[in-house]
Amino acid sequence: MNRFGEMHCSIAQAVGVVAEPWTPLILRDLFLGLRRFDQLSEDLGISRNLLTQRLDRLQAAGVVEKVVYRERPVRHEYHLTEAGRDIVPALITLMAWGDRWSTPPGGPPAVLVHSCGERFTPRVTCPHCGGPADADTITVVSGPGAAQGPGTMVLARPD
Amino acid sequence: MNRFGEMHCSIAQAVGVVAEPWTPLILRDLFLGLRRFDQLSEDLGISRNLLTQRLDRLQAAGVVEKVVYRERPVRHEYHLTEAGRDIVPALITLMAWGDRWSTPPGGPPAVLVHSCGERFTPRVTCPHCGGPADADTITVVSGPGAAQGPGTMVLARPD
DNA sequence: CATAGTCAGTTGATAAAGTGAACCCTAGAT
DNA sequence: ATCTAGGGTTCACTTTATCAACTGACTATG
Repeated sequence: MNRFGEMHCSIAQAVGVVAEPWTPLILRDLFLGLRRFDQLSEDLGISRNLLTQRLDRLQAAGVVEKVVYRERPVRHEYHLTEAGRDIVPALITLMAWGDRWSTPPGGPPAVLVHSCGERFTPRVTCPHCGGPADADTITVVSGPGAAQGPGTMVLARPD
Repeated sequence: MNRFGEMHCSIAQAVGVVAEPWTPLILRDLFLGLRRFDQLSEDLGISRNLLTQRLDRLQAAGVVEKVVYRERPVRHEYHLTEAGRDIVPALITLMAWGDRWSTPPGGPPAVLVHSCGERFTPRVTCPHCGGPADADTITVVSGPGAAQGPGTMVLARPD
């Protein structure tokens, strides 16, 4: 656990796990169906020792599991756990942001299709009213676990 | 622009901008209403030179703008641009994931309230059918800008 | 009017991460 | 017996990050 993991903030918690360099791309590849060390290494161009370390961390965080697919020599596949699959919506929301604000030349490299059959762009909504949840409609208030400390949410006084 | 910014993948693009260490927390604080260098420095405990560098990068990426609030000596406030505000849904989706999978002792430090008046947890949906968008209902297909290269999306053959 | 304090950084020494290439081991294929 | 593949580890080197001190231009206080 790095220093972000110790902060009393859920964003910091999440960031501590999944926002280290390369990690989001590793999760993307696992979601896309890559399973093996060499596939990841080749696709990403990440140095191999760092890939080892990231996969270990992700496993420790419960986001990825190592599945033995052959004994002697021991060989593993890497799969997303339930927590890992649960981060996919956050990942595609980020991807949509990337598409919107820094479209690479030639259009988006990938597009999303929903099980309803349509191409789509993810939308973040409020489950009660179904309306959009964005910077204009969201307020953050301090919760039961609020505390003082580094990186702690300072709920700023309203302007 | 770092090496992620050069990859042909919208996730990598987004990651290149907002997933450097500290950056998501800086964006969180700006969204919460912090404006000034020292406030950010104090709240986060980030080293000041790194904060300077991160703010510069965010500005270069068009996510943050520096607003002069006093000449002589020149003093700035930092605000989210439209692109910056547009990343808030991704940030709170990440926060919800953090809450769900690594709840700190004492409950979540912060809770979200929607303009409809209810507390809520963000939900990522398909704008066509309104159904949930998650690892089970999303498929990724290669788009017009797909290309070969490091970090490039290898659309893996289906299992 | 002198002194202390504030704000937004910059500088520089030290510690931690990341990079790239080479190497290792086991085992099946030629 | 040799070659290739998979899945790492080791090591020398480069890049980032941290921590603390310092600067400069004001502003407020005694």
